[in-house]
Amino acid sequence: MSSQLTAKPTESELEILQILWEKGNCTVREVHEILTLNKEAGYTTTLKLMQIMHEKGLVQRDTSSKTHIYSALASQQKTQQHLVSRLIENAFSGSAASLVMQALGNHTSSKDEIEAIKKYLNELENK
Amino acid sequence: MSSQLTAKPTESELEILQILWEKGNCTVREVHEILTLNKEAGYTTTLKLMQIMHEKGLVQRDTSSKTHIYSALASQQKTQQHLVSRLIENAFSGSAASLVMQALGNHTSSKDEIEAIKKYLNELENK
DNA sequence: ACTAATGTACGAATATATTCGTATATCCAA
DNA sequence: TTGGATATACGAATATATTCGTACATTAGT
Repeated sequence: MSSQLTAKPTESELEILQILWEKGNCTVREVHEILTLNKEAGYTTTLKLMQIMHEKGLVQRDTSSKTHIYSALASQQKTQQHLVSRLIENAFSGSAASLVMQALGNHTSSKDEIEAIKKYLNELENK
Repeated sequence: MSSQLTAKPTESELEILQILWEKGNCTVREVHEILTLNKEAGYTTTLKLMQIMHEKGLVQRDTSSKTHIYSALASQQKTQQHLVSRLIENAFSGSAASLVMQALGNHTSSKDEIEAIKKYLNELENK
């Protein structure tokens, strides 16, 4: 049982969380470098965002040395769950199935992925 | 080929779009009544939102009589597609399959729904 | 020891979304 | 025809998210 109240991350925060989920521990600089592969942003902008995320409890940080080390506190799974639920609720009138088909229809999925989903569906049915 | 530039609807706008998608033509009053089944809101708040949506081209309206009649311009399918794509990109590192499983795992889907998805997957594979 | 590079903190500007009050027009019933 | 109910328009307050400049501290190289 997590203690998290699942503060909903904003879009910018989500971009940072994704990096932290993948990398584990990061400095602001590291996160910033990755972020700016795709878009423009000043260093202090990234810094500020991460400070705010810390206030919100989305990340934690080790401040024992000058350069702080950040890592995610919001769990990837819970965050994804939360976002998917909201989308289903907000845009798909509560129908998970309809979201699923929309997702599959417009993103080319490999045969392996499709097989994995089928297998998952079978498991769902048998319980 | 639609002329729409898919202005991304905000969360509040999405709530209204859902109602318009379902009902077709609505007055502000009708939309407002439905909205306030779930949450508090003043009438002029709903009105203003719908006016803004009109400016953005998300809805159209017939102003030939005093009470205007609104209907959706943003297509349900395109909007859903857009939102799903963004979510996959933003929170699932681009993996549609991983979103799908998350969606299925946490929303009880009926056997019928699951069957529909399986059928859909088969079709996907055979082309 | 001095300077350049790099880091954090923080206030503030800007942008966007949400909410509502008030002015004004129109319609309908008594 | 007058008053109440209902409608739109619109400005403005509030909330939230995003962006960045500037001040100041720490570290590393010379």
